[in-house]
Amino acid sequence: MEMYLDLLDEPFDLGHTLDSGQVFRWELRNGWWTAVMREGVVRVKQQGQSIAFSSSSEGLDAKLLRRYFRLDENLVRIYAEITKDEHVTSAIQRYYGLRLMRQDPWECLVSFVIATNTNIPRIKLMVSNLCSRFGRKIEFESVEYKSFPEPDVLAEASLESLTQCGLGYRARFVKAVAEKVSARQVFLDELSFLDYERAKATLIEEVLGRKTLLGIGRKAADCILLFSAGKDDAFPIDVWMASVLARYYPSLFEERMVQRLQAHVAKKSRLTAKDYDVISGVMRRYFGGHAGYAQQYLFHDARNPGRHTS
DNA sequence: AACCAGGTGAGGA
DNA sequence: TCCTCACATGGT
Repeated sequence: MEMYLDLLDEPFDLGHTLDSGQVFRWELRNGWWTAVMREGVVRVKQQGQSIAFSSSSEGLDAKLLRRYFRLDENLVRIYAEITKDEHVTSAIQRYYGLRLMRQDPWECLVSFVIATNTNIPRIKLMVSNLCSRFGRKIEFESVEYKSFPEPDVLAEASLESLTQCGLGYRARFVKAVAEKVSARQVFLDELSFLDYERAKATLIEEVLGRKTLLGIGRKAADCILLFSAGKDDAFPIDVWMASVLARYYPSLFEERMVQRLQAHVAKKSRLTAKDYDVISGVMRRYFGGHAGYAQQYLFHDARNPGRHTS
């Protein structure tokens, strides 16, 4: 049965949102964006200011999708807050309606553990392999889909079987975080209730003197907080961002830090943990409480060359 | 054939 | 705290 989401004049661009590198499981099939959510399958299509969708289960309803795409938040107001310069302004114009989402934290966590030192197509491939091998079968409109595997399933998977999903050296990190989460040593659903600093500390810093999650550094933690925990003030720094900052925002940094950014982009050296904190901190203060939105627009813009009109 | 890709952990100065 | 290196793999 086909149903609709009413956007009520809220800006939303489904395609840009799902294709901006924040989520890795959506596929465009016959004009419909399709994915597995919470043990069900949903397909979505945008028709102007309304969103048509249908799903395999009752629970996958409009309310859930509105929350997932964060449609009840005032994007125009967020635009007004982050419009600090011509660079974000042009990116917003180009990708108008791109939204940050509220993904499942577990899936997001695993995705960004996997996302180290690789590219987006292969992240999608590895996540897909993981689901094919360890997910539960779901049939929808005569097509078989797979759910994202639960923490305990990946915790009990052999290192060899994880490696066979093409994870490479990431296999042991995936297993490690799965063990922590399935053993309830980390509570991902609680991240939303903590402020940015505490949530980030929970993911990567020392808690009671010992490391919580192997395979989660600063960048991965920022992505997880931004894409699944609603921490809009997170500002992840990857090589793309370093490139953008060195090129368009050098005036925000000391000369030494600009050199560090350039060296990082040129692969001559890595950012230290302290560099990362300084750089991310500067950008968080510059853009404010929704800095993560600015980051996502700048990131998406940097990854899509040739679309510049000016 | 090198080189790159939404980085991170380990080891040593 | 900083620097260097290894890390698996698929695509150019």
